[in-house]
Amino acid sequence: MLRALIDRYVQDGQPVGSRTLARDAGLTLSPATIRNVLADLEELGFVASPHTSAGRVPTVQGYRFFVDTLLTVQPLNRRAVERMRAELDVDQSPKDLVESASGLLSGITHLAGVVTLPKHEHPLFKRVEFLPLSENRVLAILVTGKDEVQNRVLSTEKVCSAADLQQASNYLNHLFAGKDLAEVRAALLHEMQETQTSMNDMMHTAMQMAEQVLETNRDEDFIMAGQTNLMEFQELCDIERLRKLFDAFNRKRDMLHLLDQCVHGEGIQIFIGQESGYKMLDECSMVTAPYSVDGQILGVLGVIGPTRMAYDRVIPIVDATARLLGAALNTKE
Amino acid sequence: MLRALIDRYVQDGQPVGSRTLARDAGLTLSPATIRNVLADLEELGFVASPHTSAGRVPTVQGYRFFVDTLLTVQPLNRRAVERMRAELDVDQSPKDLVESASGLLSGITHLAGVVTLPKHEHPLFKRVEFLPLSENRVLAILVTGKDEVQNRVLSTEKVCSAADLQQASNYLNHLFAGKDLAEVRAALLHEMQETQTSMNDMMHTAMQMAEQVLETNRDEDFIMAGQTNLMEFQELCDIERLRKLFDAFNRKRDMLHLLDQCVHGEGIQIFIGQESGYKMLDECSMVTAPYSVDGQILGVLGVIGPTRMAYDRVIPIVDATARLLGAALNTKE
DNA sequence: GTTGGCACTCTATCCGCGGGAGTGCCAAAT
DNA sequence: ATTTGGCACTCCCGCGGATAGAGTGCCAAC
Repeated sequence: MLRALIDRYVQDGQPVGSRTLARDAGLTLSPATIRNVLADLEELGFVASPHTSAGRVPTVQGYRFFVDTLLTVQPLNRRAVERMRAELDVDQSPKDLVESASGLLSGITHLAGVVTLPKHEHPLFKRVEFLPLSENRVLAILVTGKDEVQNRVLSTEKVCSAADLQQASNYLNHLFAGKDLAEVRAALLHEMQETQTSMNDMMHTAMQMAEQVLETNRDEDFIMAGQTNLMEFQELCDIERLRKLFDAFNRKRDMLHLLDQCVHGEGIQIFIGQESGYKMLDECSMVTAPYSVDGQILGVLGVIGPTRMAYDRVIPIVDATARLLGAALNTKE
Repeated sequence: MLRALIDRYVQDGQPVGSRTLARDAGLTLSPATIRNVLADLEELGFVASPHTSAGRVPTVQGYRFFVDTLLTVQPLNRRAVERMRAELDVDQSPKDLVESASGLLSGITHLAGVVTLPKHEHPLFKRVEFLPLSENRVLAILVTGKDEVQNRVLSTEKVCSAADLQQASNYLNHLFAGKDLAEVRAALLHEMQETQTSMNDMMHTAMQMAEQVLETNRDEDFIMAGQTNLMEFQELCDIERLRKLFDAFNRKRDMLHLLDQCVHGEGIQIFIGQESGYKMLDECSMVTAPYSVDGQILGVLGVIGPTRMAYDRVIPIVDATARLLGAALNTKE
């Protein structure tokens, strides 16, 4: 019953009345009976009517109950699977993969897709190289566990020769290769304090440089796609609301914080309405899944759409995308 | 007269009639006189009335004439200048600078800001380094003229030792250091064809790798900010239009093509309405300026807003931002 | 438990009607 | 010749009232 109502409401966003429900649902019951049931559902808080003579609309609690207890996910659309394979399987950089995934999510669900960039929780230090650029500018290149590369231009206090730099990188590589990056960082900090003056200047500079590189390792980000899909839903057609929503999308910090909440819960997470605690997502829901490689969670992906979304269709899509993205990233290792 | 009408219309977006114009403008003329003038302006095609008893609204031709012949730019708001200095002056990476500039443009004008990433037309090859990662994976690092760094992981056909790679990079660096990157590319291609088999395998691989790196040097991009500002304008409150606009923003290729047109014209460029030839920018205008370092144009920046924008206020802001961005990038050289 | 009937409520929509704003034109004034 | 006031005209916008439609709740009957 609740299921039928939600199905219907998801279809066209209009409050649904007993009459349509009687016709629509497979059940052969008269509108009167349905009305009785609906009255019960209303008492339970699962549905509500916007005004006396409109149909019923599922409430947040209604969706929650629906999702928690009587949801049966639909099998994946074959075409969609093909498409996902094709887009995520090829050899792309992690960033491109994330963008593809985001595009896929929004394209297939017709909602907004969001994917965080993969972030290793315990990245391994692999090696570091220093290249002299000019007098006191040095290019530092840091390679971490999965052949991910970061580079940065450093300013050194004193002029370093190529040989100096070579020596410095050799030293660091010998000492730290394969270690956890956080450990390396800690060790460096420690050493810098301890032997502040005693060690030779070159090493000191090397330490400083390495520390600088490590510092910048904290960048996080996410990729969104298909925000404009959300404009199609008339419940969001209010410009005010729309603007708040889009502004929220641009507030990276908030979004990341929100997405972070999802990474901790295990498996598919569903935030309905303001369950997330974010007012801007009023009237919106979010379905997310973490993606991982070798059991290590690298990030989260999901979709954002109006509360009225086809959860049964969206959930398997999010799930599959997370799996495929994990798999695609795995080939990079 | 036209100026007064445009001023007024820009203020509140309502068709403006003879009465208000008489009161508002410094001119001491009766509404009747104004009506005569307005009738003339209408015949010239500079204004139009949406319907019989509404005021007049400037047409695209009206704006064009206004902008071309009787526009006097306003001096820059002092606070804005301070803010721009503060945001663009500090030591940031080019990408951060571009993001700041984009944010500034949108923040100060309350429109959408857009800035292309800087792109050297004739980048110089400075040096290349190859680091072995695993069996047949090599990290290539290309440093171009302004200490800009790109890196990429390459797959080689055969296993290369560190020494091999060192030799290869030495060879390339000796041969090409300081040359124009396009030349280097051409030379490499040529050489690869000529001596296809005669040169030793290592060099051949090196060539291939260098070529691969060069190939990927064609990435362009732009940064946008403040799109949501556009939602404030009631002439864009139509969801349909809004969606088209935002979709257009996401079509990077089209946007880049559009922005490319602006880089060729010299100085400030103003597209009013669909003058750009892009239907999606209907009802919108774009004010752009190229930014450059040492006389070399690196990119374009500008704002996008409704046709009804305060051109006299926006133009100096765009101009100043372009200058400041150029200056900020200059310190990187 | 289910059903049909009926009165009731509330909304959305259409219609008609001024009020208001603005125009165009003309004749008078400067 | 330009400017001005006056006047009739047109058109939009907002208002109230009437109406149709959808849906409910309740009750009595099956």
